[in-house]
Amino acid sequence: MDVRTICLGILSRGDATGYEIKKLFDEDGYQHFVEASFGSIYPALSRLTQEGMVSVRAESQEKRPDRKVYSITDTGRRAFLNSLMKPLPEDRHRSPFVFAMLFSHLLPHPRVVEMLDTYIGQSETKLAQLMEQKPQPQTEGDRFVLGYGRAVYIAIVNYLRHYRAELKGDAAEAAE
Amino acid sequence: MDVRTICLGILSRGDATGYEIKKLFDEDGYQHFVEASFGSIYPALSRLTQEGMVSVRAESQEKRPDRKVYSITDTGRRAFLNSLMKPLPEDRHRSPFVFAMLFSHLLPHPRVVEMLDTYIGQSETKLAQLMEQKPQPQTEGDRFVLGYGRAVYIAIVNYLRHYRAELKGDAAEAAE
DNA sequence: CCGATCTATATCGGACCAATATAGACGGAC
DNA sequence: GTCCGTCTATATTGGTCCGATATAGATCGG
Repeated sequence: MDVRTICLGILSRGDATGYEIKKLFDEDGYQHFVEASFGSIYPALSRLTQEGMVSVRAESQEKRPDRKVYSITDTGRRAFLNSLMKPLPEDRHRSPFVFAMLFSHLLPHPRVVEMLDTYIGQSETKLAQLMEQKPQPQTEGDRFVLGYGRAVYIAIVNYLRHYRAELKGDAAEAAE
Repeated sequence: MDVRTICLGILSRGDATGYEIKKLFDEDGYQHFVEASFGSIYPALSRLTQEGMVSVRAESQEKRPDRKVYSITDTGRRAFLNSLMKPLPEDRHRSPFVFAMLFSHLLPHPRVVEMLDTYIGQSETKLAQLMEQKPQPQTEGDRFVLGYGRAVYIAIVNYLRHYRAELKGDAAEAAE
């Protein structure tokens, strides 16, 4: 599942610029299980254009650089659906936070608390995004992914809050 | 949090070969939130050796290629702990399965069921690994990460099983 | 009116992964 | 008993991907 395929998928839901594709990952709470950087999105769109998977129209605006709006072609749509019929690559996940917590016993207590609070904040923000979503998801897929995201982030936030509360107790005991 | 830092962390818990480091990610149920490939582990270990962060001893075995056992040095240990004091990079996550499910309404029903069942199987395997763990984790960090992994995978498996059950109902209705 | 933030495209160096090559050991099938 | 698959173990390569950075006008709050 490379960035080219992901771009095709996004474009199959509607036209977009490279910038807008990136924004979908960051903001829209679209979901937090797929992302890509500009450094791979722009080259991907160029190559997809060469391959005839997408078409571009340059909307020249007054006193602004052109907006390059990409649309998926029939070829692209077929190629995308075809790639979904083949076995999917496995998830890749790297969480520096979780890894760092493996070594909490080697770190100063305030640093551990700081790491926890930072991560709790980030997770709560993502969860809030997923909760404030429009009540009626567009497609069945949207409904599934929204529910999935909520389930995962609720579990994460619950666990972290609980652990953080335990930690407070320990700190109080240690201070006595 | 690059692969070099991750290798340092692993080695701070005990000596290992490149092969063993990789195995920890795959098997040990060590945890499913950090991984790395051979293609990045071996170069990382070479460079760490050059930099004096780790040392190597080649255990030459009879009729086998040398086992290169890596040990972390004091310099490496200090550098690693120091990197944990700086702000941590954010999680990166890419789940082809979740992305593909966004388009379930465009796919044949059997394919959707197949994707779901495959992913449920994988998640159950990981959860089983996390549950059969030795009852007494080594460090506080181990305890935290084990609990975190269990919480996340329990939520995932629950949600997927529930969704899959719903789907069965739909399919039955559609067949009538 | 100044700095910050936003829209928008783009590139580069370095990091990273998947696939592949090599090679002897070991265990089970037949 | 020998063949096949799997396991230990190191290593490289091609290509993908990310983070940082550059550019530049718009817009907006203080």
